[in-house]
Amino acid sequence: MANTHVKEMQALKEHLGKHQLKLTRQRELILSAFLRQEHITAEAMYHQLAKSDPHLGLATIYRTLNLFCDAGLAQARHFGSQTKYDNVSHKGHHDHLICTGCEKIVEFENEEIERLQEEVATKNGFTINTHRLELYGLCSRCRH
Amino acid sequence: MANTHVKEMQALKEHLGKHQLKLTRQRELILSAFLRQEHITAEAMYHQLAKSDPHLGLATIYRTLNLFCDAGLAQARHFGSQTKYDNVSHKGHHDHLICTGCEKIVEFENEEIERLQEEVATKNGFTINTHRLELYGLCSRCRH
DNA sequence: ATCATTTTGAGAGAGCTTATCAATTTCAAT
DNA sequence: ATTGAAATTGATAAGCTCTCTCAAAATGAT
Repeated sequence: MANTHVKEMQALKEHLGKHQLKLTRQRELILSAFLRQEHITAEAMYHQLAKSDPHLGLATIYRTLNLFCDAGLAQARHFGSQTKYDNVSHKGHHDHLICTGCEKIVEFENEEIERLQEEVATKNGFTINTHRLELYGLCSRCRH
Repeated sequence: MANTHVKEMQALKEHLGKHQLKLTRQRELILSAFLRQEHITAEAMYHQLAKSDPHLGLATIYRTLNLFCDAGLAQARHFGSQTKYDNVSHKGHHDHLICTGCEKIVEFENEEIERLQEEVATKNGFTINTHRLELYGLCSRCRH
């Protein structure tokens, strides 16, 4: 953990405090590992963390990642049949370009698109809370 | 079926021909019902079609809707844990505004957004095949 | 240190979708 | 029209991802 993810740790503690939840060894461990990722599945974290803690349960990973979502540190995203958890704490919102050839994921942000989305929403009487934009195609390497 | 969905029927037959697949009573029935929907789940079609054909299997619905996706008549979209199949044949591509209050779905199109998406993709060396844009929020009725 | 409360781990269970396979249907070739 | 190889169907089992259950363990306010 060291002193790298202090801010996120602080945000987590704040959330825990507000909801009568406790800070556990597992939650610290999972947070620390999660913050090193861009987006990851619970299953992937399970295998990854099995090295440092072979007895960490899969259910705990799921519970904890969902907790991070509640705390605003993570954001769940459904990709096909799986859920990926995005690290959203220090990077802010971003959308995805997904290569259907090699599964590579590129993140991007575009203010103009965001603005137009607001416009569409307003025109239809909606107030947007979140959105999701995914572009599927082939990256330069897979296109030939 | 009558003469309403002739074009889609034609498109389906073309796909079947190209892939050594056969036209069955079930496929005709499911296509006809599907084209009357905007977006629907396999489960919902199953119950809806049980009236006209009580022995139609759920697996057949899934298989057939996936077939429609291959044929370009439908498009699958994952909403939480469920998959909804969109009728995309005669309406062209469209995106969605989704009310998290009442589950209402409003379709929209925005050329400018599409254009910007292409721009982002090109900038990253991608060629887009499809995309998906979903805006989540509250509709005017649910907001108060 | 105590103890009420929360959390964990392991496995059972739930929800959605796909695989299996014998019986049936389709359709191209007689 | 009949035949027969190949595809499709229906019923159900199986698979996958995720959540629930609950006894045992850990947390943290006192």
